[in-house]
Amino acid sequence: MPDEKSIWLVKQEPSQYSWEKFLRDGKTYWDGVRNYQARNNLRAMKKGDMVFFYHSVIGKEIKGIAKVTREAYPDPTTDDSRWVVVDLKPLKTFTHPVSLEEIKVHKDLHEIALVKQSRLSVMPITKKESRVLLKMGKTSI
DNA sequence: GCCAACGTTGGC
DNA sequence: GCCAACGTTGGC
Repeated sequence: MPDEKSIWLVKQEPSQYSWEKFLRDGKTYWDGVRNYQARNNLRAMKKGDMVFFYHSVIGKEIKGIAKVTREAYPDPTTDDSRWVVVDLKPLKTFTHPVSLEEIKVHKDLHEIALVKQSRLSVMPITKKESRVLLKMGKTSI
């Protein structure tokens, strides 16, 4: 199946690693995930998958979209073999960052994992949700 | 294997 | 700064 692309959302506090820094870096490896469910989602990412980038705590908004450039490999920041990272590169900055507030009131986003599972840092996004988010972000890919 | 205690995340 | 939600740990 060549066209089995999945869509994801990752969360990060901008004080830890911001979208702006990500843009300056041009690429990054997504480290620091220490939760099994999030880790399993990282492992399921395929090269070329789209990844929404959300700023938690400060801003609380989706800043843009990234793309998976390398699939899961062992986290270089730890010796613990349980944890993995993926490589991401920025794809598009949202023309209009989409706030958590906007997401919560949108009728097609009531089931989004971002709201339902607020503590999960890596989560799948449905096709429908991604279409809505891109529209809200006034961005096309 | 259960569950209380504790730690962490993240919205408010 | 508070606290709800949830994950982890450790005693039994």
